[in-house]
Amino acid sequence: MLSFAEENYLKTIYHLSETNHEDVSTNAIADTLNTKPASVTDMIRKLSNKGMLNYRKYRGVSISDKGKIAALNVVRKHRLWEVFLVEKLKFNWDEVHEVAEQLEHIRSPLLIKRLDEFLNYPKYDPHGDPIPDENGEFLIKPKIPLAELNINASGIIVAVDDSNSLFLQYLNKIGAYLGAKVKVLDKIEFDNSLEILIDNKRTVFVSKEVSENILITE
Amino acid sequence: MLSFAEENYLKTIYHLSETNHEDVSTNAIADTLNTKPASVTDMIRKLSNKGMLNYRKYRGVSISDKGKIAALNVVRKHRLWEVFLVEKLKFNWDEVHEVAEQLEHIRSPLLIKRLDEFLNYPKYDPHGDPIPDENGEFLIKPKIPLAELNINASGIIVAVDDSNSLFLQYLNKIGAYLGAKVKVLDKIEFDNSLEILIDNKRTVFVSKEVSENILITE
DNA sequence: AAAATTATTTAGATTAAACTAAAAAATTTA
DNA sequence: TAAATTTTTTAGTTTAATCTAAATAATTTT
Repeated sequence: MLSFAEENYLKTIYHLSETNHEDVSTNAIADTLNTKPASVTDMIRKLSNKGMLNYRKYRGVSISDKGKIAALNVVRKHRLWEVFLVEKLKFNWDEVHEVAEQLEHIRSPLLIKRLDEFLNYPKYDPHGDPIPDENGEFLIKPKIPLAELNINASGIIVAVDDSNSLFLQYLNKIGAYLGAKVKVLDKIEFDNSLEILIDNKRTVFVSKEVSENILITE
Repeated sequence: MLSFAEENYLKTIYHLSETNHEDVSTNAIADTLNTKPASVTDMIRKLSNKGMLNYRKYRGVSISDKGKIAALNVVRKHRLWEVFLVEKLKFNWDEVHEVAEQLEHIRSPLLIKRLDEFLNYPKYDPHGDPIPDENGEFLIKPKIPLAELNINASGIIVAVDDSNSLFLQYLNKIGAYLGAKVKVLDKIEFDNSLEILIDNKRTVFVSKEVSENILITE
C-alpha cells in the first residue's frame, strides 16, 4: 500500500513522462512537487525498491507497468472527484484542483465504484481530460483551437492557451467560460474573425487571436 | 492548523468526555485510538501547548473551548460525509464509518458548505446522531427503545443495543434494518410483544426482548 | 579536451508520530 | 496504612518524509 507522498510522486512522474517522452529528471520532479532534489532521490530509491520505477543513478527514472497502474488509479480518482465537485457541488473550474488533490488519496474501492456510478460513468473530467477506467484504460479527446472548427460545428471550451487575466476577463465579459458550449455560426473571411453562439444564448464576434487561444473538444 | 493525528485525538477526547462527564484518562484515549499510553502523553502535551486541552499531569485531560470547536468541526464533516455516502452513494450503515474517518480530514470550508447544501442541510446523520452546524451547535435527538413507543407512534431504527450477529440476522429476516421506519400497530398485553409495521410494507410480531433492543428516534 | 556549470547523490539533521522499557505517581487491596 | 497493583510519564528509539551542505557525476562552454 502506498502513502500519500508516494502516490503524489508516482502521479507526478507519470504526468512528466507522458508530456515529454524521456526519462524524468530529479530536478523536474522536485520542481513540480516543490521539494528539494535530495528528497526526490530518497523517494525514487524507495519507489524503485517497490518495483514502481525503473531507475539508473544520475540518469533519471521511468515508470514501470506496476507504477503506471498505481498512478492511473490516482488520476482516475482525482478526475472523478473533479467531475463530482463541478457537476454536483457547483464548483468552478479553478476551485477544484486543490480539493481533488486531497480527495484523490481516499482509500476505498467501493467509494470510487459508487461515485463513478453516481456520476453516470463519465469518460472525461471538466477539463476535457480522460478518466481512466478500473484497468487504467482511457481515450484521449483531442483539444483543438476554436479557430479550427468549421461553420455550424460546435464544442465545449476546455482550456485556454493564453491564460493571462486580461484574456480571462474578456472571456467573462462575452459570457464564455470553461465548460461552455460554443457553436461557430460564421467565419468572416476579411479578418478571420468568427461569429459564435455561446451556450445557445448569446451571439458574439471574436477575433482570430481569441479563437486561436480558446481550446475546445468536440 | 491541525494534522490528521491531532484531529483524531481531539475527536476522541471530545467523544470520551461527552459520554462520561469526567476528565479523560490517558489509557482510555490509548484504547480507543489503538495506540500506547506513552504516545498519548506526547500528543496530549502537544495539544495542551496549542491550547486545545486542559491537562494536569497524572490527572487526565478535558477539552478546552477552542478544542471543542475544532473537534465539533471534525464531527460535522464526518457526519455530513456519512449522509452523503448513505443517501447518494447507497452505502449501507456498516460500510460508512471507515470511509468517513478518512473524508472527515479533507480541508476545504467551501467543500463542506457545498456538501451541506447538496444534502439539503441535514440535521442528523444516518445513525440518528446530530450534525453540528458551522458554529458547533446541535440538538440531540433522544434514542429510545422501540418498546417504549405508544400504539400508532412510529420512528426510525437508528441503532441496536445488543449487536450480536444472531440478533442482526433475525432483524434481517423480519425485514428490519438500520434506517427503516417502524410503526407500532398493537401492544400485546399478555407477553408485552409488539405488532409492528416495517417500512409501510410488512407486519410482524416482535418479542419484548427484541423491542427493548431496537433503538429508534422519532 | 579542459574548465565551468549544472544536476544528482550522499551524509547527516530535523520533525511528527509512533514505539519499548523503566521510573514515578496514583489507586486499590489486604 | 503499608503493600501491591495499575496508570501515567519519562527517556531513549524508530520510521517516513523532509531538509541543508558537501561531494560527485554529467553536461555545456570556451
